[in-house]
Amino acid sequence: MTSRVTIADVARLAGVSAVTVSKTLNNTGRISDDTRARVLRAVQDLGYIANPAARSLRGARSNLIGMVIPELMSPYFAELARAAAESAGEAGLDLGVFTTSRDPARERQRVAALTGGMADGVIIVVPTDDAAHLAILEKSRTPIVLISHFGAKTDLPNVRADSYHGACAATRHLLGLGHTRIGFVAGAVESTQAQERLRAYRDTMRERGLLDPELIRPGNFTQRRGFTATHELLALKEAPTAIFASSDATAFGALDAVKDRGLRVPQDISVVGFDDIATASQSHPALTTVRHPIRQMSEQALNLLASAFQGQDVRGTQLDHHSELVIRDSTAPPRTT
Amino acid sequence: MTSRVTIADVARLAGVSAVTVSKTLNNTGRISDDTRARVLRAVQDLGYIANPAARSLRGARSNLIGMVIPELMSPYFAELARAAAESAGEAGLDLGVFTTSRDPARERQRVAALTGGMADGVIIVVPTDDAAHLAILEKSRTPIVLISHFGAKTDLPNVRADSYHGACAATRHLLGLGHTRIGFVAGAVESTQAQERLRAYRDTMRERGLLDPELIRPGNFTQRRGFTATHELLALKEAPTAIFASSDATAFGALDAVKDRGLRVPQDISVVGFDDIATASQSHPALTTVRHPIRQMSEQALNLLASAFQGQDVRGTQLDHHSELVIRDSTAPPRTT
DNA sequence: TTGTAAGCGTTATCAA
DNA sequence: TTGATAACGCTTACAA
Repeated sequence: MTSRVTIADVARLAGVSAVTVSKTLNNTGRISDDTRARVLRAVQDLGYIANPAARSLRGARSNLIGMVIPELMSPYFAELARAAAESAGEAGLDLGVFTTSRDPARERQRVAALTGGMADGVIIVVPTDDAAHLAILEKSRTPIVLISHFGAKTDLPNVRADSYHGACAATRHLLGLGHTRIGFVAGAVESTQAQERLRAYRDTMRERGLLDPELIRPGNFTQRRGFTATHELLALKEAPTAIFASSDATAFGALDAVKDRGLRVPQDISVVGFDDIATASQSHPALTTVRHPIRQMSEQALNLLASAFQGQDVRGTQLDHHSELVIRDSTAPPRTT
Repeated sequence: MTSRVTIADVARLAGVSAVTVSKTLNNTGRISDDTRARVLRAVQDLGYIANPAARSLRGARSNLIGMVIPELMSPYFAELARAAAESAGEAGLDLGVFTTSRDPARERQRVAALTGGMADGVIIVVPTDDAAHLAILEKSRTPIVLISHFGAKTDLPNVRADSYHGACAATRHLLGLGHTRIGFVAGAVESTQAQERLRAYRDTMRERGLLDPELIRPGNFTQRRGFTATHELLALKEAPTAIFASSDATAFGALDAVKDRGLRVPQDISVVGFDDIATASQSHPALTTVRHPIRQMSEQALNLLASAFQGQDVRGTQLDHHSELVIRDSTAPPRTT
């Protein structure tokens, strides 16, 4: 509990002024080798660390990027945070991650603190869809980038990926393999992404005249529901030969259920997931799934921030990505009876 | 891109002094209702947010707890961060999470920034085991709590859980069920936790005279390795009737491998994991595993910080937890031949 | 009830 | 090459 070591302490010990210490540490201005050495030693001895608050107050960069994100337990968000931390690190920036638990008030408060001088830039993942709030954010002096904002129109730069195209591709993949009875396990009803996935499946199936409401089961993104829904589906008189699950977790549940019935994936039943979480490639068989270009999105968000730092006007930037099908080992042509 | 709104702007608009604004906002001193109303309106109109840097510099609380953690991809760390964020939220504090990617230099730098005024308290998860560095941290004016520090002796409060007891309990559980041939899939060799798990298994098996080196397979915590190692184990002439995996991911691989051989869990083969990640209860069968009291540990870390805020001396506090066996559906008595 | 003055630790500017 | 000074935005003590 020593009281804080300040630049004045260092200056005193080194026998110079505070300004000289500052210059030495920031490599600004000319400093004699001798002085530099004395200062550096004093810094060492005292374990001096510049007070970031004072620095930031003085207008200096904090080198901190704040990421405000709903939660970290879902692999999707965790991966987003990891990728952003990596991109930030490469740019010599720190990334601080703040979770909101989807509480709009908390989100507002944290964004305010971050934009209020604590951070050089802020990334908001799935921001609360509140036009009034977004209008305030647009006026922020600190650059803000949105990730996965699908709501009200805003000038804030936005990076996002849709679920529709990937889900279409997955359905077509199954169709192309020869499947005609394809079961679908939906995601949580309130999720716009889940709705898009279902819409894509519906559109694609209807296009081929293969849409059968019986094959669509409600779900909630969980593994447990994937298990039960798949059991329901496979118990049908005209059972499907493939299952498209709205999330990888749900697909894992489907995998479990298929095996539970003594069937094999993909020989007897094909399974497709959505998200491409880290464990998707590690299951047996490895899961065919749909992936959002998470790394790329994080990178672009960081790049957008970097551009803003350099004074570029990034308002109105909208970077849209498609989700992409990742074919692994859980899909194959249907068993020829 | 409006330039920053300061307390002076608010004061001007409200027709009062900056001090009055400050007092109003912080509920300190007496302010007439009329003035208060005018100030609040001005704050609203201007969208004023106090600059946290200036606040912090002035010595005020930042209400921010910093958590420095190796990474967020592993469910264990993600859960730790989530639990801490929750505990912090309940205490009216924000939690900022900073990942180090296990880079000691990065860790030092981030801790320095955090303790240097940015945060009111810092939690370091699995700190770099460097006595010199820890000695510096001990002098920090900002309270620091360690989670899962197993290295050099330090005065810093430390909350941790061992793997040994839980692993012993798991092995005994299997033994108690009647298993005598128990396979073990190890974790990454460099992990001290993995070493403890293996040691526990060894000690317990040896105690019963059932230790057989052939049953111990190297691993790396991955699902993939759990799959291959289990195949190796089950191909043995005297195959085990139970598998103890050093992580849940590895256990999932084991589950896959058992099913891959046309066997059932737990009827034919029992499987035990370690960690109790969120998906452990969602697999089929639900996984018997060993859990660290993560929530409790995060809570205690926050409490320790809170105590330190109140001036209590928490130096030397060491909170040790045992890991605990969670029995689910992946274990049963061995098939009676 | 309100305001004046001082200072938190740092750095940019300018003078020496 | 070095240092004195001012300023960043805020809050606490003290005075009015």
